[in-house]
Amino acid sequence: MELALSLGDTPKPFSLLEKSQKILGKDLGFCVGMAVGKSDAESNTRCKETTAGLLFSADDDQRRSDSSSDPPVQLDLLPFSPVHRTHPSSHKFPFPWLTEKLGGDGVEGNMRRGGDEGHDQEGASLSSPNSAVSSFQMDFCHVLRSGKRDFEQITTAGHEGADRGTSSRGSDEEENGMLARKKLRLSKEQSAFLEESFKEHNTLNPKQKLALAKQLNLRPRQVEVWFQNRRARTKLKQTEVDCEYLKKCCETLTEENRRLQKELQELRALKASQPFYMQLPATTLTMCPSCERVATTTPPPTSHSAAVNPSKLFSLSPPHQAASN
DNA sequence: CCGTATGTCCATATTACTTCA
DNA sequence: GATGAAGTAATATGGACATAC
Repeated sequence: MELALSLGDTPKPFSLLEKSQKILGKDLGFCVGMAVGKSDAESNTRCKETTAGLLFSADDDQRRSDSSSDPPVQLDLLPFSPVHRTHPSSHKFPFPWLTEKLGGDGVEGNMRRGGDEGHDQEGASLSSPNSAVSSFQMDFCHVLRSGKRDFEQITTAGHEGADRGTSSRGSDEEENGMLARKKLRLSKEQSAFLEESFKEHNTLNPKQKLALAKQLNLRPRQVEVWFQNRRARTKLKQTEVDCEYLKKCCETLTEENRRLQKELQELRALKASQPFYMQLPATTLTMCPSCERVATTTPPPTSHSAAVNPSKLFSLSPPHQAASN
């Protein structure tokens, strides 16, 4: 199975970020379209890069375009609700983090960050009743509950070297000296933006990762983890869809098998009940050696059965033509 | 050229936490 | 309010690949 997202074949670094300005000012609703191909793991578009952070290789681009040619079974994963606009500034910036001049306004989510960008977001107002409140208030309460450990998380997290930032393995704890994992909730807008970018590229190269992290005011590691989890979720959902499809196929075939068995029984009963039919020459099954399909053949008819010969109805020559319909 | 060490990214499984019914 | 299920961010692990030596 293959996830054939419409990624486009342009290897430009990250067009979404360029598009982000176009997105601004709209109420966005979108979904992720997905296509089912043939295999899954090996077909994942992998972003080959050097340590310098190159873009997609030609091979990857080829695979991307190939994947999109598979006959798709569409799976809309995200009928996304419009971005809330409760905050005044959100009329201008549905994705408030897109502006560099946050000034504690219109920023929600990831208050635990800060540090490297120098944004003091403690006083941020909330742009979404659900996302913002849950994201910030929840964290703040959590800080109150958990004390210093999480407070350090809020105030010091976010430092990840640009070069080291691409690493997958546990830099945060080492860098921040934290013991417990921290669970944060991305805001709706952040998730929406990540979804949009996932629609364009379901994998990230380091440049894209860093750019996206900067745009969303997240750590590159968070963006990377989000994409990994997103791919896993996509695959899981697609597996469920495939499972359903196979289940239906199985049911159809079972029903077909049942019908054919019944038909066979009826034919046998008919054959047993009609003496005339019994006088007919036996119909034999032959296997076409080339196409390995079964067809019936009949010996030359006898004189008394020449008038009506039902077996002729099933006799075809050459045999492999019989199976063509 | 071959083998080894290192670094990076990915898939996958799992854990920990949040949200909601 | 307690609780379990579902969703998801984060972590751990191992494999594949590229590069340097």
